[in-house]
Amino acid sequence: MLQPEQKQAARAIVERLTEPCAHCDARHLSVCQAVEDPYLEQLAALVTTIELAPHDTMVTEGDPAGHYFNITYGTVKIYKLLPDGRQQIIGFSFAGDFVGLSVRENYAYSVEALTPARACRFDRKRLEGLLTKFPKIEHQLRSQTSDELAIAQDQMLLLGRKTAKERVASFLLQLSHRAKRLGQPANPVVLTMGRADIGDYLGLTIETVSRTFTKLRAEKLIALGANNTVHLELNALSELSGAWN
Amino acid sequence: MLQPEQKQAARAIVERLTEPCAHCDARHLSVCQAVEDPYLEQLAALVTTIELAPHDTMVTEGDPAGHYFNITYGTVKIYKLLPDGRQQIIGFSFAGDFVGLSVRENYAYSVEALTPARACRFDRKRLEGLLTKFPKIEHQLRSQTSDELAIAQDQMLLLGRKTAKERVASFLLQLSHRAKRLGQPANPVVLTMGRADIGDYLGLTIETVSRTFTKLRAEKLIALGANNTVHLELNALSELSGAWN
DNA sequence: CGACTTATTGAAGGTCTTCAACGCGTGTGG
DNA sequence: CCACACGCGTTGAAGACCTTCAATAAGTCG
Repeated sequence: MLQPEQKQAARAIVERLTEPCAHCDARHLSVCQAVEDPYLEQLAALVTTIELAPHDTMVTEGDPAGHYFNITYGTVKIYKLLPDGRQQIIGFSFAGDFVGLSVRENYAYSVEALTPARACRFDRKRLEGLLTKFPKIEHQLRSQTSDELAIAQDQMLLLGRKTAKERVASFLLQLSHRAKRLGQPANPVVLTMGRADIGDYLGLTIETVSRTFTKLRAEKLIALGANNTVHLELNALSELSGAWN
Repeated sequence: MLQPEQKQAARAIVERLTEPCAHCDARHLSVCQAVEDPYLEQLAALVTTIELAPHDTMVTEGDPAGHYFNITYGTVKIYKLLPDGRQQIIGFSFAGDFVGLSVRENYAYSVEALTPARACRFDRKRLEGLLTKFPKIEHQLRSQTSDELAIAQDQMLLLGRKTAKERVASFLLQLSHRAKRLGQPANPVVLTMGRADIGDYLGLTIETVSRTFTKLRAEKLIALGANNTVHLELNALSELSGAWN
């Protein structure tokens, strides 16, 4: 027979299935915060939850853009390819991040899971239909898009003008800031992506990333721990990264 | 006494001053197309026209973001600086382009005129106030922001993974496409910015840009004409640029 | 015309890349 | 249980591309 805690857990699972949004862990982080509880069911009606294993593809560049996604667990990479296979990672997305914000007819990038991951999938057409009813969502989408634009612009500065050391320092600080924003500890950060993906994000090769980590460790700006944990010397890294202060 | 054409010109000027938006050359290109004629005056009420000479600063990174701008004439550059003076140009804006789309409290970049330029300046707070009345504008702003995001992502691919030659080829094609979109000839493009700014846009130095132009000319992919005009071998450049087709 | 800015070209140098080898941890099958 | 393969990260050596430093040429404007 079920123990009380088990009963509770079972009920929670059922509720998640029937009212997924009301219990969404990522809700306060995302567009969905624009919708008040009583209207959540309208949002829930056009949501599917999807599960991804590492290397699973969520979105393929060039395909018709039929869905928006809200990552609720794990890490995914958003990337573009050149015809000869060179890859540029546009960004990593974690729980709470919205993916697929384009207004265009086709996706301009591919999205792939790096870790086991979960996401809410919104039908784009139907979500667009809700916008007149919930203008707050449109505003939320714009706000989100605008934030992403600002991040992209920072990354352009990084890719165009920073040295390898500055790039890696900036990257580690990004992870730290993101963790803090999500209410997690800012300091030991966990690398949920490999060296290859860090390289493709920073416009460097695997080897340069590795060498740069080694140098930063030698200078005691970082310490590599177990399980891809990295302890950061936040102030020194911030100085290095070219932050304005 | 005034000739008929002069009279007509004078009347046009007066109308421009009293109903700036109705006669805006850039209107069909910008957010303003979301507002129907009868409501234009509400938009016009919060607009100021500003004139800029080359090197005039329109926006300074870090300043409170009080205005949106719509370029109606000339070329401006949008850029970010590192503390030591390294510069990354985020983009060039021409007639019809909207500048300052951020949702944040402070500008994340500076904007400076490269040529004599003109712009419509919108009070941000007051424009935001109109959004509930004209939800179309909010949508238009989101759409515009989303387009800029897609452009920024393309540029990240360029900065992170393309060679100097590919970067310059991509840049020239950008200019060509933009000209076509504005209904101007796609082929001989005019460079309204200097080598230094092209370099700061492409993540290269002046010298590399110059050398790359020379190489492209030697390979007959471009021909440099008078007045900063460049004739393009569109197909060959497109091949070179890493475009997908 | 002469001073200034901007573009081009050359030579040397540096940072990052490429190619290659090695170490480490994990998982699987004999 | 161990051997071995495989993926991933690290390190070394050589090389390439772009940068830096420097000089010259071309264009602009008073």
